[in-house]
Amino acid sequence: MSTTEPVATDSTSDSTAGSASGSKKLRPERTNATKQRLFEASMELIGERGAAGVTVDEIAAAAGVSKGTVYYNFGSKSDLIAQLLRHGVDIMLARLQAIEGQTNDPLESMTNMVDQAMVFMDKYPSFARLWVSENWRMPGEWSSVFTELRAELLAVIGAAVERVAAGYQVDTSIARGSLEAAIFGAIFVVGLDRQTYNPERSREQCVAAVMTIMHGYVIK
Amino acid sequence: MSTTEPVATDSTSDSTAGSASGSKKLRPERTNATKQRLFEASMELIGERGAAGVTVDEIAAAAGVSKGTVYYNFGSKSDLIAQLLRHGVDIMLARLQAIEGQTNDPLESMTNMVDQAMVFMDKYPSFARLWVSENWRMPGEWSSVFTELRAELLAVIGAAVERVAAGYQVDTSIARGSLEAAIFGAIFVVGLDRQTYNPERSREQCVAAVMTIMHGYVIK
DNA sequence: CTATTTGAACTGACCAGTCAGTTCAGTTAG
DNA sequence: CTAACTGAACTGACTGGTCAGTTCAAATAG
Repeated sequence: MSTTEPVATDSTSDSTAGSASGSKKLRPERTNATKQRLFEASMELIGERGAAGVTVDEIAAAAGVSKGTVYYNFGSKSDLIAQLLRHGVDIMLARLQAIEGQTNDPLESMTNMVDQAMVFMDKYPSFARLWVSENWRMPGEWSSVFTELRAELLAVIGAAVERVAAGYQVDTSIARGSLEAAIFGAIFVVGLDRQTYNPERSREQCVAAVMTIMHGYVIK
Repeated sequence: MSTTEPVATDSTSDSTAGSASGSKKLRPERTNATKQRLFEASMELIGERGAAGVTVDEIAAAAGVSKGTVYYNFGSKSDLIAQLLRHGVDIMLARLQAIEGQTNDPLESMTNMVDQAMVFMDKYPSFARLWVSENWRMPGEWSSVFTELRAELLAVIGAAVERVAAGYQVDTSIARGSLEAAIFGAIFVVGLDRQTYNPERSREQCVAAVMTIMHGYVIK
């Protein structure tokens, strides 16, 4: 009965060095490390096979943790996924916002953002898959989460487009919202296609294709 | 071992209902009608809740048919979905190909195609959801199906882009493949966003936003 | 007569969520 | 210094339920 293995908790807890801990209350090292590993494991699995196609047991096993731990750290599978989405968007937002104000040229700034989005998709290949497979389900389990996160992402893109519109003469007959959606869609689909079907395509090439939208928006 | 051999619909499924013209093998009306209803029911349900989130019993009930009938007409749930994807793409392809040669102006032709894609998404709102939620899964249950269908759709878009490139001066530094993916992605995401989050957006507005890509491709 | 459909029973696998028990890094008490 | 204690973190067997796929005898349509 008591043959429970030492489990190699190992205390090799990465020190969360410098990682900007959120506004959360200070939590024990172990828990954060565990959550982190659960995020990584579930991102990978869910990105590949979809939220419904992955079991909590698999996630736990991949994270080197027991099933109970998943339910200790998250209330439910659904909760885990909601937090996973939030986690990924937070990372992406941080990267995009770091670009703002790096350059004075709005178009160059935009290019850098699209490029950064591609870099993000290289680093977290599964996030975009999770995003596109669960978004647009109505009414979906995470509708409210998506509505919120989508607004946050579009706000950043929207601000960048706004700066372009302020600095250049643009085609005012194009609706801003639809344009943002088009950019967003092009980024995700071009990125996913590169990952899945055309890994030989270079990042610059993909960025250039997406930026074609902005070149069409600006009146030359 | 099944007692009654399920009808191997094979690759050529007569998708258009109503015309009794020359089906090679004699197939009673009933079968086609049943298949049609199963397609409609499963498109609806799977589009909303995902392939894994819908049960065969539900599909059968929604189609007003028994579970046994599903397995008589299709060998498995997986098979049903594969044929469903093929069915949807066939419809979309037919609509897009009907545009080709309608106009002499390649850009106008392109606009009409994008518009037609939006009309298609209005009529079959669930198809795009199914497409984006199951595509890009590697290795997925329907990888080979997607590879094939994707190539067929991209061929049509590619031909349209080719005609633009032949009729106008275009930015040759843009890779054709990435550009096609960007167009494809913009269409799907703009369309889905309209359905799901912004139903007030007009179709023209959405088409115009997508066409911004082409305006950026053409050198003015 | 044959192809198709029905409906219900059945199997075997799979799975989300629970809970009583275990571990262990501290903390306090002697 | 060390023994007792604490409680957060973790464990994994177990439960109650679901579902894909099978089978088949009987009904129905062409």
